[in-house]
Amino acid sequence: MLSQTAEYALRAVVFIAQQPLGELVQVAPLSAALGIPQNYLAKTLHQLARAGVLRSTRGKSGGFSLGRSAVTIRLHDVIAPFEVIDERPHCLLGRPECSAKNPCPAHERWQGVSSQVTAFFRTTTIADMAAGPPTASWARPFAARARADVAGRRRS
Amino acid sequence: MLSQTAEYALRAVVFIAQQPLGELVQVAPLSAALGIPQNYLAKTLHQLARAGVLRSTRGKSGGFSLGRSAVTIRLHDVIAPFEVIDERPHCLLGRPECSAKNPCPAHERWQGVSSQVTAFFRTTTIADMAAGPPTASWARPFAARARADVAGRRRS
DNA sequence: ATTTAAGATGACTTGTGGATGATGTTAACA
DNA sequence: TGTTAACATCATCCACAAGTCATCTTAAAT
Repeated sequence: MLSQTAEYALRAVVFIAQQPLGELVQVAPLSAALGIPQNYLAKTLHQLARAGVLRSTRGKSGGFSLGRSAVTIRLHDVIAPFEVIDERPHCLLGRPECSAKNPCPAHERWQGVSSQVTAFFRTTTIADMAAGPPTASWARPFAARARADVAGRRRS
Repeated sequence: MLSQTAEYALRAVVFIAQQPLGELVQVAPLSAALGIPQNYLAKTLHQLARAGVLRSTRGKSGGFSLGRSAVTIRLHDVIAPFEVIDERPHCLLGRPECSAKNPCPAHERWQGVSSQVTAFFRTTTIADMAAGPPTASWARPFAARARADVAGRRRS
């Protein structure tokens, strides 16, 4: 479903988001913690930094941190630098002219399924993935979940 | 979403299913009609034959035909020879221990989306894809569609 | 039987994602 | 200001999907 690199990116960003705010995460421990080849991970993180998802600090005691608030980073943003995402999912039968007007037999069903996948990556945020132990709240729509999460954090 | 080869396979099988029943389809015209490299397509069709999806006839005036009725060939059957399909979609965060009991934060939502994709490939058949212009019937569940297809065939 | 047209098959090429190792560049700090 | 520990970058390697080419095998047709 996702390329190896994109999955690395996702795991790394979630890990970074779980650290205390403002704390820098270095490649070596991150590589060890997640079991990802160090040099390869370094490149991947660099690409995420260029995409604005992460912020890199060079030099001694450098490292990586989130480039912006976790609630504003969608999974799509993390994945996009590493694979082509076709917003309009292309026809299963490879017909370029396949559209709502001139659909192939499976057009509607496939578009339905396929758009749910892209919607998942567009609406789920790193904050969602970095949250504590999951609850039944995952079944609720996104907006309701965000409100509940804030309330829950206040309570604790 | 699908590998190039799997998409070739899908398009080829649908094309063959659309030919008059029992008619043999040869690689050269098929390759020309679908814009797929001939020798590569030949190998792909051969693999489908070994999988029982197609039946190959060698020698002069040979060719390919469906290996069984189009209603019994699921998209999954056509795709499976060419890519690993993980029935249990693996955790987005790569946690091997991620399950319903010990889920990662996005487990439920991701599993929901992801299982819809696999369900699509498991329940959609070549008969569905080879059908004429689509109707509202695409919204109906699989079992109902299958019964309707049989009835329609009897009628014609 | 021979010819011929079809699929079967194996060797090879090419492009790319994933991965490794070595080296350059930056900035903290003694 | 030199050392050091971090990120940045480059060259290379490997495996595999995709595609090409040539040859073998089969079976219909003459």
